[in-house]
Amino acid sequence: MMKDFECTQESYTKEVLREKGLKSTTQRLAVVHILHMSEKSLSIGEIHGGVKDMLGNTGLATIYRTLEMFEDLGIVKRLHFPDGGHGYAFSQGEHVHHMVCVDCRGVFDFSECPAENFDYASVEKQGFRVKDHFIQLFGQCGKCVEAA
Amino acid sequence: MMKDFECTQESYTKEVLREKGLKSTTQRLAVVHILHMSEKSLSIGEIHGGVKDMLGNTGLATIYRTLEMFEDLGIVKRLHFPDGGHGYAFSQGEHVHHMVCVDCRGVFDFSECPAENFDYASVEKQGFRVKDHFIQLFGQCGKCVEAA
DNA sequence: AAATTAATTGAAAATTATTCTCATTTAATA
DNA sequence: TATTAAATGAGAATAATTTTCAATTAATTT
Ligand SMILES: [Mn+2]
Ligand SMILES: [Mn+2]
Ligand SMILES: [Zn+2]
Ligand SMILES: [Zn+2]
Repeated sequence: MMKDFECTQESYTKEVLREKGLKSTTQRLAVVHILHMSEKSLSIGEIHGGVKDMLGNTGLATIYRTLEMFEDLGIVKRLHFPDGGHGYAFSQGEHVHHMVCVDCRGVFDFSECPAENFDYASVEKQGFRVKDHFIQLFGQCGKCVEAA
Repeated sequence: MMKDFECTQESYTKEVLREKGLKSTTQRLAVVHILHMSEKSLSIGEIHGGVKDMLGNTGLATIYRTLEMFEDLGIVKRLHFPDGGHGYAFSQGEHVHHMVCVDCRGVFDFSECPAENFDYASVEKQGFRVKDHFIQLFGQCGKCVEAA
């Protein structure tokens, strides 16, 4: 059998898993592949469907377990949509933020941080300490702008 | 019976509802009151509990309906926690962001926008148009910093 | 103040989302 | 190839959210 082409995302994931003593299972690598292939964010159900297409039957619980783990590891990011739904997007373990299209759920990530030179001290009242931030930009992708 | 003191949040809500031809029901005003009183963000269940304490039996569906409506109207903001849970916080219809304590879910809102002078054009690739953004700061509140 | 009426509610069922359990499988290592 | 701890799958169990529809109520009109 021909060895699959291994993209940056796949080898990155394997490396992170190995470092943590976690296994690089086919299911986990399939999740990475599905997300990596997609230009839009995917729901749990869509990821599950994609993995089943690749591997045949796969437990939904495994998808939940994998995504939670990947989020903790910084491999994927969970996005929150105005309609209450959620999507997942690859984030390569770097500090990236996402622009999401509210029409098609397409995603574009970017590494410039919108809060780059924000003075956190100005809002750290009453001893509050800012440790992290979540930023998500909403809008329409090029295609959806035209289609509208 | 003595007329209740009407705070800014309550009269603001009534006004928004009236403008939209929506009714200022006791349930809706109770939700505003509960959120306004709380220094932390509240889950759907907590809000439901609070409203039941004020009014006696209240349908959970009403709480869901109210919060969705309030979010659309900009009266409340839904917050997203790292553990996957959600909380709601009053937002007075203004453009505010929230700092949340990951330990106690306490919230502080602030009107300075961390992305104030971010150059959106720099990330609007391929025709993407940014229309809105969601920013949430994570950290620990003063109490939880001490307690830790 | 009563009548009117469209909006809203409550209750329960229905649906959807998420987690748990545990027997079986599998990736990593020796 | 044998060993073993980690991971999976199946399905049950929970939790979260939405739907339906008859009954109630806030706002408006007599
Ligand atoms: Mn950032
Ligand atoms: Mn969310
Ligand atoms: Zn789009
Ligand atoms: Zn706290």
